[in-house]
Amino acid sequence: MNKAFKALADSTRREILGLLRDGEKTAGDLAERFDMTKPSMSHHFSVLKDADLITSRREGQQIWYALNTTVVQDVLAWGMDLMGENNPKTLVKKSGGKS
Amino acid sequence: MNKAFKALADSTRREILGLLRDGEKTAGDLAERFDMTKPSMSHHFSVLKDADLITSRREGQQIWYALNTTVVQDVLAWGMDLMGENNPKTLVKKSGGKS
DNA sequence: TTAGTAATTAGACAAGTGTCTAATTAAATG
DNA sequence: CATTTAATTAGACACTTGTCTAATTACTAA
Repeated sequence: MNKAFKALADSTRREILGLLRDGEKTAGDLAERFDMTKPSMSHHFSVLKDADLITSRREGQQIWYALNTTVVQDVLAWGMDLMGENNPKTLVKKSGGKS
Repeated sequence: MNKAFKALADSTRREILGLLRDGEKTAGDLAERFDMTKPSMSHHFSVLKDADLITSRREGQQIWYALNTTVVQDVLAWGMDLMGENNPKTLVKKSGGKS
């Protein structure tokens, strides 16, 4: 989880995840969308992968990256918990219950 | 949003938010829960405040900090979007709809 | 005013991070 | 094999970050 939060702290990496939202892409596909060298992009991929936010598979000369939503879900769960029951300011209402 | 993600990247700060989950606390209350000097804690408060993740108010000699959930909601919205419609792997199912 | 308490601000410093260029690995192709 | 293409790894470097001690501000109370 800590690695995930650290990985998400960089806007380039969040953008990469956004691009992977609608399907896997190659390292080259992703790299050409940013004003940054390929090695820099490669570094971001490795940070995302180490945080388990993406998966990768090689196909010939290319490497395909895909979003791994399981860790994103953990982050969301953490955020939901933060806004949960005990805090009166939360938007999440408990269902019914008398009085 | 970027400031929020950066703020959330540190585990001490996430813990602080967790403590504020069930109500506001003074700087001192919070500080004594961590093995860290008060100035260091003060620094974390300022980062959280700058990211709008907490609010503060002075009452006499003490400063009370409280969780501000609005930015947490933005983060959650971002995460939800990442797992949204276009990604076949998402857990979020669209309701009904023919075929 | 002086003393005491709560908290922050200032400044220093080691460790971590994001970026680059150069070199390297891995695979396809002549 | 030698070349080309896709991508990573290695190493350097400036900038940022988390922590500390020392000093300062803000408030309370005698």
